[in-house]
Amino acid sequence: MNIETAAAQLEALGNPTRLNIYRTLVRAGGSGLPVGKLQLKLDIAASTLSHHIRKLVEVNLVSQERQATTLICRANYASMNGLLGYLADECCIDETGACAPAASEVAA
Amino acid sequence: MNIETAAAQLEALGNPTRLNIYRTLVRAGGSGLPVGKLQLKLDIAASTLSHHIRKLVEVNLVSQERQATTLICRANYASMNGLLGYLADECCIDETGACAPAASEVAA
DNA sequence: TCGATCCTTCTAGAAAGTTAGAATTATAGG
DNA sequence: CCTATAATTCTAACTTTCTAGAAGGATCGA
Repeated sequence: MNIETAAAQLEALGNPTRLNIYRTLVRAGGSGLPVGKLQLKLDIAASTLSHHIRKLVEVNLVSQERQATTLICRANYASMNGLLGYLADECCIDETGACAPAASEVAA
Repeated sequence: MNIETAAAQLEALGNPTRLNIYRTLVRAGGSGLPVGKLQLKLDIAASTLSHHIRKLVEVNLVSQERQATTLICRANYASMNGLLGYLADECCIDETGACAPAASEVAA
């Protein structure tokens, strides 16, 4: 994980609509959700949703699998863990102990 | 922590320059860094730096303290921890265990 | 092959972000 | 009060993002 990748993933999550998409996918669990179901849940235009999903896919936070005519979207937990690890390691080093849990978690 | 706050903080960090600013402040430790030192380290225009710092201050990821003519900037570890906690709780719930460490960490 | 469903891509306009030079404010020292 | 230092705000140009209607591509059943 380098700083450019981390920034790109943070930027992808740094939009309320996309963060909501991602959170909805996480709550959907391992089976994921088709794009159409996401559209119904979030009530946004199909083209808008498609663009947002593409951004999340581009930074590897979401993966897609085609099943016939529907496209299943799933949250990529490994990528999120990588991002959380980067932030804990690179951006939360605190000798006062305020960030100790996260930092020690990775070191342990 | 609500989704709007989380998105705003993620957006603030989702720019390579700002993420670099934040990381530099983290590495500077509890004593922080004056804006001028940040400018020398990062080699960007003063006005540009000021705008980026303001964004980080607005979302409470960075705090500032005036000492005579210099403004000391410090990373706000508590805010970063709050953000990491939100992501672990709301966006990394994985029954397969891939995200279990982060989720259990907060619950414990 | 035709039609239906599902989703993406095209296109375009409005809105917001990024950058930095110039001017301005804030603070302190002489 | 004047000057110097430190940083912000103003301004403007450029780029990017966001949104969504319209058109197009992919897949499958009949």
